[in-house]
Parts: sequence; structure tokens; C-alpha cells
Amino acid sequence: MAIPSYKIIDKMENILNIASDSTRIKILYCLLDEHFEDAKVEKTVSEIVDLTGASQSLISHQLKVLKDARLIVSRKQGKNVFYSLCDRHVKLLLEVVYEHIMEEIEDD
Amino acid sequence: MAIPSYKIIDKMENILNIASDSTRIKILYCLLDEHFEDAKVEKTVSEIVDLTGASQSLISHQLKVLKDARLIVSRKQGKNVFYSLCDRHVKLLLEVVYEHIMEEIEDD
DNA sequence: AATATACATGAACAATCATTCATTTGTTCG
DNA sequence: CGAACAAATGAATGATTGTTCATGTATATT
Repeated sequence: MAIPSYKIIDKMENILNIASDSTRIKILYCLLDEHFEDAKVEKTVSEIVDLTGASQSLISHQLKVLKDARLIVSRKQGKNVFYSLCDRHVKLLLEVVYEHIMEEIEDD
Repeated sequence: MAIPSYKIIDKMENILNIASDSTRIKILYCLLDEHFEDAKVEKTVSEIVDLTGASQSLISHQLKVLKDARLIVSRKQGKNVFYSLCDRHVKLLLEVVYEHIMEEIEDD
């Protein structure tokens, strides 16, 4: 298949780079809806810290990375900042990779 | 959504890391079928070098990375080594990311 | 005003990794 | 054998980046 333009390749590389970090993957999973397709999940920084087990500083840094890449959005309310997914493709991306892993494990 | 085990997360991180490099993305595109769903595409190292415009050394290095990650397989024939995709998920992965990029561009 | 909580930020460090250059291995053909 | 082509390898390097530590800022509570 024809290779896309370097602009497209660059953007693809960038998105995949953002997604290729365990801390950020964990954060994204925190923000995925549990049962329903398009249910919006909002979580505070503290909640994400607790769920991931990572330090507050690290989570804050990585939330910024994800936000700059427009994969998540934030909303401030009092002392808290609520984060949520910005893009439905994120879920698809994680699903595809997850499926791949699962089939690979079967083949052992 | 519940965060997968660290073993799964590690593997997901690894796959995404492999995929998050422009040279490797280009290589994968070279090995995607043009028209048909499951048509197998085989290309030699030289062909991939020409298509990507990267150096032979770089392509050889990155082919090894992709092969070690079991995303591609190789077959030797005479002086040539033919590479091809090993996993149908690769195509899906690239498609999801590509779609994401396209929609983002629309939103400008 | 003082304290505690929630989150962000900046510097610094270690580690990883993509790329290049030079060389080498393997194969075909004259 | 020797030359020519195809591909792999190894060392070196320059840049990027994940993480930690320390500190800063904003908001709420007493």
C-alpha cells in the first residue's frame, strides 16, 4: 500500500508515541467507560493516582502530555480537576492492541 | 474500565512502542496489501529501501526490530530476503490511527 | 489568617533508542 | 577464485523522554 505523506506519517508517529507509555495507557484505561459505548467517564487527578498507583507528579505530567495531544480534556471544579477522554478512537486503539496481545498469548 | 494487569500493560506498551516510529510505520505500509483483504505482500529489503527512501542499514535494523516483535516474518531466497506482515492486527492498528488523524484534520 | 488539600511545574538525571558509518557475511555469476 | 550484489551487524552518538524531587499555585475549611 502506498506510504502516506510525511505529514500524515509524522502525525501517526506522534499519536502512537503518546500511546506507547505504560503510565499513559493506565490513565486512558481509567477514563474508559465500564459498560456503555459512549458513557462519559470523568475522574479527578487523585482518583487516577489511586487507580494507577503512580505518583501524583507523574500523573500530572502525563495528563498534560495526553491533554496537549488532545486525547483528553479537563474541567476544573473547585479544588478538583476532572479529566475525560476526548476521542473515541482511543478506545479502538487500545482494543486492537489488546486483541493482538491476547491472540499472541494463546499461541504459546 | 479496570486497568489490565501489568503484564498486559507491558506488552501493550511494547507493541505501541514498536509501532511508534516513522521508519517502521513506513515499512509496515510497504507490506500492506493494496486492494484485497488478505492478500500477502512480500517485499525484499532493497524494495523497501527504495520505497521508503531510508538507508539500507536503517531498514535492516528496523526490520529486525519488527521481526523480533513478531510483526513481520522473513523468507530467504537466493540473495534476497522477503519480508511480509505476520499479523492482521497491524493493519487494523494503522487504520485506527489513520482515521484519527483524518478526523482531526477535518476539525481545523 | 493559617492550614490542608488538589494539582501543576521546573530542573535534573538516567536510560532508551533512532540513525549513521564502517565493516562483514552470504550468494550469484563470470 | 574474484567481483558484484544483497543484507546484516556492531560500535558510536545525539537526541528524546520517563521519572523523581522539590517547590509553587490555587482553592477550601476552620
